[in-house]
Amino acid sequence: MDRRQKRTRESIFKAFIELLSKKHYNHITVGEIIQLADVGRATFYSHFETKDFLLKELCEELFCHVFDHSGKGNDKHKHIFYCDTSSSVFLHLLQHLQKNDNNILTLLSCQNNELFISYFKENLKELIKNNIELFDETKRKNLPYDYWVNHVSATFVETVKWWLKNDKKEDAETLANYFITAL
Amino acid sequence: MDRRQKRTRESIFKAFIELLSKKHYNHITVGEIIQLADVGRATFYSHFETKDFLLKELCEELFCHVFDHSGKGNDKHKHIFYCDTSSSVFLHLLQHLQKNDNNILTLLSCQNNELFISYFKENLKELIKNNIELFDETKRKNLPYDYWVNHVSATFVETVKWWLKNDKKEDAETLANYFITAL
DNA sequence: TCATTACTGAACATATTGTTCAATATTATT
DNA sequence: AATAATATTGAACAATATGTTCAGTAATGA
Repeated sequence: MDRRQKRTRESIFKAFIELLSKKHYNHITVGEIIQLADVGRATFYSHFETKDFLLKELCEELFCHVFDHSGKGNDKHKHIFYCDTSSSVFLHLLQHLQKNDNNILTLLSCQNNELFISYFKENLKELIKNNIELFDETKRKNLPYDYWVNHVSATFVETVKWWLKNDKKEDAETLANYFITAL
Repeated sequence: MDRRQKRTRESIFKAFIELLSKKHYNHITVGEIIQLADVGRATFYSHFETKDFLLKELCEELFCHVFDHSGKGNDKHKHIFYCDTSSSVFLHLLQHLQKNDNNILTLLSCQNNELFISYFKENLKELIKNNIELFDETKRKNLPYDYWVNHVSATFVETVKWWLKNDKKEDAETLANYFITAL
């Protein structure tokens, strides 16, 4: 990809994230984005069809980095999950969040975070489905598989949301414990 | 309240709900609302400061009716909760939802239902706090009170959302069972 | 060096928002 | 039934935002 394109794209993403952390998505205008990103209006629209598409692409980009779905077992630590299967997957994920890798935490904390939350949850569900054996089967009882997967991912998401709302006082270990206990 | 005011207000709410069931909140314009509601532009703005306020007032109106916070024990069945304390509170709530009382189900099912979900959850939390004794204390283990209340309400909300996404196949009793089992 | 591609900025039509106001219609009150 | 108060109307309005176009300029890669 052309160096210019990459620069522009990243500049727009950066500006967008900064604005999202300050105000609601609905009240952010394209004018504000291009001003902060310092790119021309025509340039913006040559990259993104609308503001909605910008949001969508941002989500895809970021969550793709955190939950890397490609080849497993890569020792370069590309996947949040496979880099250390011996310790708790979720503890590990929480530790990543705590470091605010890729600004995920910023986005999960902002107003109108619904879209990010839903992307987060969808990725989590995949993660859980692929590693269902890690969960205590007795806890599932007779609940339908689909309901159970949803319940586990929702519980994790809610644990993170609760943590964010409470000023992130607890450390990752405590949170992971709450999550496992609640299940 | 003046008959005209009431008529206008209800007409706007009705039109708004109909539009919400068809398209995303962000893409609904005031022009569309007043056209469908058949009221003048100036009239709309004399009732609601902005579209955001319309949404807010709609939420308050509807959830106020479903979770009636006023005087307890009224035999006129004003409160969703107090009308039948002998059977399960949540089963009862689910039965109300199934009847789509006050269009709550329509709103919980529509695109961009986040706001309705969050209102729903807030009201649920109050309900749970006021009736915490109904829940099996042993299940809470050592989880913080706040975390536990959030977990219970989130689990209920997720149960309803899961039900909606799965075309509402299950009956209220089955759902209530899933909810209690998952906790 | 050169052909290609991306960016610019200004202008543009179009659409939406929220306000204003005088004319009209409805209501509650007596 | 008459009246005063109030709600609605519709049209016009400025202000703002959207998304497109295009000719000129700059950066890139080969």
